[in-house]
Amino acid sequence: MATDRTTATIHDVAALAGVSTSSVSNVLNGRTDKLSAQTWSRVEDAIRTLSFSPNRVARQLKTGHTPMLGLLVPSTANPMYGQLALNIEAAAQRRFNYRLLLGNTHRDKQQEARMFDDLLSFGVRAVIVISSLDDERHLEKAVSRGLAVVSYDRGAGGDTHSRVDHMSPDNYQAGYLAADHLISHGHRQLAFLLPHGKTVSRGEKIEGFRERVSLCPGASYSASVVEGQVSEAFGDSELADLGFAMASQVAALRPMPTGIVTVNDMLAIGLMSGLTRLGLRVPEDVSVIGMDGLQVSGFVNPGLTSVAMPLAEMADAMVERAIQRSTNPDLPPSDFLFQPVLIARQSVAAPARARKTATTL
Amino acid sequence: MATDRTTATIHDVAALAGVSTSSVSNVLNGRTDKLSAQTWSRVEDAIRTLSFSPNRVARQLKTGHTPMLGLLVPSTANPMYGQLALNIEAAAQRRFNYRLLLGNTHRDKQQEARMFDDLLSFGVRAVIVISSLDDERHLEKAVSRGLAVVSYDRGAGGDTHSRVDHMSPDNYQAGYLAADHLISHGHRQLAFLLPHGKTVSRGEKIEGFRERVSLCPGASYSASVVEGQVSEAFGDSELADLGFAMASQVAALRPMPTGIVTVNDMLAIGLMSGLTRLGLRVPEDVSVIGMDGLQVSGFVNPGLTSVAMPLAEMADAMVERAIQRSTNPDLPPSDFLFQPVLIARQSVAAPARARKTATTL
DNA sequence: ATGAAAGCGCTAACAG
DNA sequence: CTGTTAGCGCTTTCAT
Repeated sequence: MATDRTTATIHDVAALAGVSTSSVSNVLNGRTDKLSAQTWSRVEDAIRTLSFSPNRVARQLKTGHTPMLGLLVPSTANPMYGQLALNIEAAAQRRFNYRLLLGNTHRDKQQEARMFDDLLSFGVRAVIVISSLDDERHLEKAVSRGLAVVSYDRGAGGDTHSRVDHMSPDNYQAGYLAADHLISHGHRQLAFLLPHGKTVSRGEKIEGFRERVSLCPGASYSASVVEGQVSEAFGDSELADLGFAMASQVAALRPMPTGIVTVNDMLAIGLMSGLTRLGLRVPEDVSVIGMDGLQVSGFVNPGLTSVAMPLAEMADAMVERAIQRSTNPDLPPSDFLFQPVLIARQSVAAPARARKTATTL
Repeated sequence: MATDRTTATIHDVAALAGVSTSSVSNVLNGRTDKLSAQTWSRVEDAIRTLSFSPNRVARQLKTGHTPMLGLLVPSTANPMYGQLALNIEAAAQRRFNYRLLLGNTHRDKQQEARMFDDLLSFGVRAVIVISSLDDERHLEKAVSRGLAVVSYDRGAGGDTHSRVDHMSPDNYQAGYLAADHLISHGHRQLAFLLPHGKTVSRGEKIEGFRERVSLCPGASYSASVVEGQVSEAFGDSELADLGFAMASQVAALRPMPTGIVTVNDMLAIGLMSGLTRLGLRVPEDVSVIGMDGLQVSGFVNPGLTSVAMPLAEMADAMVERAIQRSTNPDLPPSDFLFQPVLIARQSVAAPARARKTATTL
């Protein structure tokens, strides 16, 4: 039961096996050609009896590598990023035996920069960042300092000099699909909801949404973009609260929209709750569609129709890319787009046109 | 724009400032008494102009310390652990400037053990574990190897030899509160729902639940404990699915319970959804109460009544304890219990007794 | 007040 | 095939 503070080192193993430390090192690194089968197993035995495990810190100091991947998300309290973190951790672990260093940034550029500093000082060389802030200069700076950066949730935005990899769901397509779903259910008064502060991904979603609406002939269409006014008060951890609060903003719109797209599921979930509180029924009075495809969205009432992002695939691709690039910084930067898929549930139905205008007057 | 692969070292700083490396080191470590104000500022200047940042790996190799905290959760896809991770990361960062190494264990002892190995090999000396597995021997082993272990979600269980700290919401109290809430609303047929596989915390919750029920006089009470039968298929990432699936198990119970307590919120959310699908109304036909106090629970329909755990406080306490103990392993192990609080929402109402038995026959 | 020197545990030439 | 050796970048006695 005594705490044995001292762990065995490569020297202990070498001594016990009666070989030099380099031979032990060679065993550790699987260089089968450098040892006779004899010595090899002697070393292995010694390793086992001492239950020796190499000190990664020492190894890292020497090699400059460490099997660790940074992950920066706005907030793990948003289930979207919780799921993402799970998938990324699994991919890193399973495929590369990498561990995850996690940071919550709240989309704050300062925090992101601080985290980059720390990652670098820990010797971490690969990081996946979900920020989608307009300005990616701090990412480029991190690249200059030796980090392999994979940016999630935004395209490169035509920046051909970028040395960060971009992997993202096709946000434009997501916006398009959402609008399309509503329109094909007969909705003509649409709205798009987002928190205060436009990120790149939000902009892309809005574009797709608008594009689909603009394809509709006639002046009977309306499509408003509603930005949360309560700015500071709500961050990525309180999106549902924000959605709830925004219900009254929505209800005050004229013409009152019959179909609403939100930039993400938590916002939609909060919105539905707020709408219900206001006496509006979903989907009878107003249809709602979210984006993310959260697990929990299938279990709220009514089930939330949502544009789902292919999480597992993306996680795999991002991890692979980040780690590859950290090994080989000269890879040409990539710009991948993954296709989202609409999951239809109960929160969208055909609008009840006549009644709507009648009652709201 | 060139990638400057080489970062400044303490030698570069020393050279530029015209001092020895030890002086630079002394500046880095704030030993103001060891330098003249003169030299001090010369060194500081050099540090600034080289934008030098000390290599933590080298430092760690020397000192054996690294500002990193391990966190092992069942799955960050469960918002409970997403929120926990957020709070823990914030506390570690804010109060100690520590970073977080995250691992998802799926309550698998092998995974936990592997993670301990890795933490140790990375030189991490403090870890917070949410596992609440019956058997904590692997935790004690980790302690022996030099890890400061804080276990979440279970008491020490009377093990006086334990050298791991235990911090937990008062699960017994949580179970008690939940049953009490139902009973005081007039419910007499109660059930407690949990996934397959009893963890310590689940057992504690059940005990509290049972205790409160046993306080009721008369034979008119029934209290069943329903364990998910679908075992393997559902993990901590799919609790809502499990709850959904368990709705039929619940509906088949005779007498059919009018009030149901679930071991956590995601299970309750799934259950309510499944119940609704079965044509049962919550809370008119059956009341549901969860445990966790997730943010999203306030936004499902009906709002989920839940026993909330004091996340932020606990996160603070756990981080503090873990880091303190990693510095001073001889601290007597603690066993803290935090008090949960019931948040009443719409998922609990008085039972409609007569109707119930009539219709289900 | 400042510097020289010895390592922390490992890897990787380079010799033998 | 196997051993010797020189560091990786930092901290820390111990002299000066």
